[in-house]
Amino acid sequence: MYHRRRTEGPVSGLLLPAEARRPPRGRIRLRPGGVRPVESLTMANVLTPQGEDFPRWYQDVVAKAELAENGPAKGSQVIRPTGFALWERMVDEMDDRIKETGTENASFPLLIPESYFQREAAHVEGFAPELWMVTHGGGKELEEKLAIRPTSETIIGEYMAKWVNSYRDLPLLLNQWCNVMRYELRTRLFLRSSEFLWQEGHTVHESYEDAHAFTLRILHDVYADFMENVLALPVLRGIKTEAERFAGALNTFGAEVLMRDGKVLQMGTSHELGQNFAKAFDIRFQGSDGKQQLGWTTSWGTSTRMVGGLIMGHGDDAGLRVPPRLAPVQVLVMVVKDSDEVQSAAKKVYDELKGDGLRVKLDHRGDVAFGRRAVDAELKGYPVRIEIGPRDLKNGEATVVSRIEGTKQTIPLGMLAEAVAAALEAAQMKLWDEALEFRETHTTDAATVDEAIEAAQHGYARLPWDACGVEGEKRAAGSAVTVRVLQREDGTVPDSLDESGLIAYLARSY
RNA sequence: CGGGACGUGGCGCAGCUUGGUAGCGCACCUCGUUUGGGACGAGGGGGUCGCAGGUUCAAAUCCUGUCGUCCCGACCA
Repeated sequence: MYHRRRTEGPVSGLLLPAEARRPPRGRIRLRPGGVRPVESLTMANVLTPQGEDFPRWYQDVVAKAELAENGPAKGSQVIRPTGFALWERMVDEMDDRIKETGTENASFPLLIPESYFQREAAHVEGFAPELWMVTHGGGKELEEKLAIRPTSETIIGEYMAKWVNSYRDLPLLLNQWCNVMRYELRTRLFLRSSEFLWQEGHTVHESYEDAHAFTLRILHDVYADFMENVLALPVLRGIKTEAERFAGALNTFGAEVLMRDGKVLQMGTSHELGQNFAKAFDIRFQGSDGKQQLGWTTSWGTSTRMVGGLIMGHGDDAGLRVPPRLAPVQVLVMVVKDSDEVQSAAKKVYDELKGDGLRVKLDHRGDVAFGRRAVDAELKGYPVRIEIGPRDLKNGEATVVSRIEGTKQTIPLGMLAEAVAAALEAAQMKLWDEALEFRETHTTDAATVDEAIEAAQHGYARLPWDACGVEGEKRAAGSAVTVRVLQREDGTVPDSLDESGLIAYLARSY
């Protein structure tokens, strides 16, 4: 059962290469007083507290952690190095998983002839309001307008038709990492911007069954696996109602994640497109029986929106909390005082941990006060920080601070590697456990649409689909509550909306 | 696109009611002292007040328009 996958797996396997996973050479000895909480972790007071104003908190984090800012054109965004590093790590992890399914990367044009969109009726209708259109080139008006891709089903469909001739060419599994543009009225950094970065997969299969299975494989093995095991965010998977379905699709499946303010973010979608696009673009092949048949296509995507999900899914009043498996910087080695002795000891620790395969950053700045650097490290959410100062060195130790557990402990220099590995594992677990518990305590069973609307003010409301229906869905929408997905009673993902006894998850969403 | 709020050095704001040519905190630069939770002192640089019109001897201030941002809704990754 895919949906039962958890983070309980071999965490250290991902954090350290096998060779570095040696057994501890001795017990990690704590100093008298042992592990102590860091009182000031949330005392920095640089952010609006989440409880006071969550949207404001979000903007504060994005700005103060130097993740992104607005671009000059409405709805455009500039992703700064600290923010982009998070996205790059997502790309790395996702790309591995995508390739694991046999999918290959390719690149298709940004500009798509307007006529391509018109070939699939539902698709053109769905995307028309969001299209950016290029009307001029070289100072002249174009004979045919060119749409800036909002998604690439149409242009990729055109080429898939060209490349697929025989059942032996199938399945054709393509993916591209690119930017897309959608005209948006209301924008928010990472969550909704006119231009964003994403990954879009497009495949052709021989049969409905193959296409259907692949759509779900992406949902489970790529999207949910990444989000749960790397991002440490529990994913609600299910099928979308007709109202939430992708324009032109037979069925849409969603990967939804609950944010700390009780609203839900759609972090990934996987669509089975049936033969709709195959018809529109003439994606046809000769079967083993010698007959011409239409292909079955799928498409699926995840975007820089996931960065927003990471921020709102784990962040606290001190800033970002980045799960170690994702973290571009897993360990920050911090010089407490600028002296030759301290600098060389810190550099040594840095080299050692780096040699162990960890992603490490050295903060050797001697001209910025300690407090400022500590606050900055917390804003950026580095999971573990090692402070090295004269006092530590006198005792042959260093101070290990866990951003996520909110603790400080002194560790003998010789045992740092083990202590850091343990702290990273614990941090990954803790984020997962907290997020899972949060979801459990923010999911309420409801018997009627009214109850569900009420319960959805702070998380998910579970309601039998029979008790909701399209009418209930419409009514809930009036209160800004939508049906996120439908699941079977046992929590698995339905094959279609026709199944009976489905459970609806309602929530407010981004 | 509707409803509300707001645009003044990089950031946060005051000044606008009652027009007279711009100020505060943080950040930045220099020097010195500092560095175990947002250091201190002294000196210094930076803004045609979102933009465009209009009223006026004179506009950050009054009027009109426009662009942008934020919040709430409708539309969406």
